[in-house]
Amino acid sequence: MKNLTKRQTEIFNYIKDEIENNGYPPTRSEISKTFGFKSPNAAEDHLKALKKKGVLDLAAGTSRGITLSNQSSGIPVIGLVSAGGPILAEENIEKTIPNNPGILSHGIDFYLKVKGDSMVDVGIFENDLIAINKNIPVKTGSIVVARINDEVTVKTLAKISDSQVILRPENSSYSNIEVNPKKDNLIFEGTCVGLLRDFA
Amino acid sequence: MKNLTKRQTEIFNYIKDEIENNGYPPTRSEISKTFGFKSPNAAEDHLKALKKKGVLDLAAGTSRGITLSNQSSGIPVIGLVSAGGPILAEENIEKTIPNNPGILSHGIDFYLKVKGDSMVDVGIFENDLIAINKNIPVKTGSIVVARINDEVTVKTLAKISDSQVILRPENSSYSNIEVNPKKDNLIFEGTCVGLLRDFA
DNA sequence: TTCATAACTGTAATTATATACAGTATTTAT
DNA sequence: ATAAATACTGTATATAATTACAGTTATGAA
Repeated sequence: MKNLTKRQTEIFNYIKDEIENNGYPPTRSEISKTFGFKSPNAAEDHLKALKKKGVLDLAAGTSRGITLSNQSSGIPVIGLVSAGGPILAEENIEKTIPNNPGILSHGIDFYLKVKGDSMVDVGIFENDLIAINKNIPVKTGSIVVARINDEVTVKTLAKISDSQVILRPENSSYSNIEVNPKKDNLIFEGTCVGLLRDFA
Repeated sequence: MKNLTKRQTEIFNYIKDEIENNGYPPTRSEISKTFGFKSPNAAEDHLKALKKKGVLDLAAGTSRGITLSNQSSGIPVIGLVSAGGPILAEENIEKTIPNNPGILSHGIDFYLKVKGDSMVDVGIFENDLIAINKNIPVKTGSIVVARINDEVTVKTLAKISDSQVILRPENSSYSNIEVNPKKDNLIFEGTCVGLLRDFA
């Protein structure tokens, strides 16, 4: 139940922004004013639709009683990626953790739980969560999440051209990975924009 | 203007918790009900006092229009610690970053910006922000923030007894620091519970 | 074609909420 | 010693806000 219409997405994003910026959710009137509705009931209808689709909850009789549902307020943590489908597919999501705007310079689309020790020399350890942005264009020198023939890996992008991509592990006991994007199926899932480690 | 009374602190923490748990601030009535006030005006008075002391803001005529002020909603980032005074003193606070409940297993009292490379072997690099909890009792094996004769350092606590404390750097080119707490002024400022790195 | 969904206008009523004013008692600074 | 701040009770009211009901128009699916 998550296929929001264009309009519903606009409304939803507005509510999200208001909570983020003001610290509390908007009223029906405020929503209506923002979108030019002449009746608060237009906002009411939208809220009901958004509730029905499961992206938010409404506390009855409560002013500003709008809360974003877990699924929509948190950032997914990707554990092991199953071969095939998209990285953000339901079955890859280990849990979600609250969004924290302002903590990092870039937006975070998901966290990836690090496996292995191939990046220890730049301080990325096993079980660290690396914050990934899907939309920053990858560039040499960046730490990227790449998918090579359905296998997902985190490496430094050392070289990129039409015929050759070099992915460098940051651990002297590993060797560079060289890929020919014309032969192999290479997809960049995103750029690493941050790191989170929990000393439990 | 930050010396809250005991009661004011209770009220303030309740409001903070409500925002965190519900997603929106409480009303005067809800505050009153929680604390057993028989008049919503008791809550109103408290809110005015808290506003006057600068820890929150009130939007006039707005239901649930309570917002925590920057100073009280963020977690301070400590850069260089000036000798002498307390680590959380105003002059040490470089900036504050939004609170992120639920991201780490432990509470965070402040972030410390890491200087030097003495902890690289456990993946703590220069300019990383380490999340510090002041109240967890320090124990061997933990990474701690220690102050030795007014100098602040981050190390692994290797040994602790009445007569000897050993602080171990996690970098083979550094040597252990041995302190006699009876002779030297040794204070543990907190335990490292997490790490945050921003790939700007 | 007909029904459901989407995206609204318009009106109205109940209730939720902020907030002022008038007090009282206690504690804390000056 | 005295004023100011703290921590409330009690009452009252304007207005902020939710939310139901009755419509209209457009669109896409069955």
